[in-house]
Amino acid sequence: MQKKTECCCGTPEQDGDPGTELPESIQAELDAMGGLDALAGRIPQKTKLEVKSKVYQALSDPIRLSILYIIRDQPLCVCVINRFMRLSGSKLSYHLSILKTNGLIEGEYNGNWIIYSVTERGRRLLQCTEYAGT
Amino acid sequence: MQKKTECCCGTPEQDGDPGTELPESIQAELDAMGGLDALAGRIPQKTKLEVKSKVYQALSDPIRLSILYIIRDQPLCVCVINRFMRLSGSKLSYHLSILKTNGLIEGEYNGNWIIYSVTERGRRLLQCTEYAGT
DNA sequence: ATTCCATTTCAATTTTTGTTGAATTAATGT
DNA sequence: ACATTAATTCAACAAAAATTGAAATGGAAT
Repeated sequence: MQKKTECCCGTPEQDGDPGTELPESIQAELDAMGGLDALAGRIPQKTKLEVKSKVYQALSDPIRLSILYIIRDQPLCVCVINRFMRLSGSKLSYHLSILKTNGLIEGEYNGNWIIYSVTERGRRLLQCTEYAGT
Repeated sequence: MQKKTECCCGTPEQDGDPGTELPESIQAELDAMGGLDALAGRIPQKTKLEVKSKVYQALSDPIRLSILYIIRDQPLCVCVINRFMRLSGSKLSYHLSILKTNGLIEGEYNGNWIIYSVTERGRRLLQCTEYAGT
């Protein structure tokens, strides 16, 4: 019987055979950088990935991005922010809390109001946003 | 009767009164940059915001971030990617499609396989990711 | 044409996020 | 203490995203 055709990268869990089907250019590059095992080294550790993904999650909403843009250059209290956003209080609060728990903004009581400002991290990330544009 | 206390920034939809309660430092900055109306100018237009938020949405998942890291330095076919990810085919496909439709990766048939690579945009955004770290 | 394998697509389900309105906490002034 | 305004929290509901397994598609070899 013929050698059974396998996935392009073989089925090592069964027989360790790396397979023969990988396109040469890919195979060459893969070998050059250390084979499959080396791939693992490129991925940040699990907990870091989770933090990163949560930060992106925080940025993944037009309302939250708008808030960041609005208070990017100077801190504002919630009610001024909402002059623009025109949201229900609880809704605005919900989005502010997501930005806050992800370290993109911080709030501080000043008299009766809470003044929110963009953190250093938030500012840097917002700048990256240009690459994500249209 | 006394003048009723209003939101720190007044209730312009009723009477145009800007209010008197805004902390001075905030008020001064707000005036300096053109008042409330100028805030609108800081926010990118709606459609751009939506694109941006979708891109961030695409980055907001550990699985998708892992995929990007794995193929960042050289293109790989789906089955090699999945040597690492260990996902069901449909699940991997789902995540690849999100990365693809948001312009972060692109795939090309090569023989029997599809080779995915990170786009220029994807590469730039992945770099920004450092700011989103631990 | 048929078969084989890699990959995607689809529909049903589960999980996660976002929204709403009422109730609560916080700070200030009387 | 009480009243007032600012802002948050909570629980119920709605909407969007992720997961699953089965079925379909695409390309290459027989």
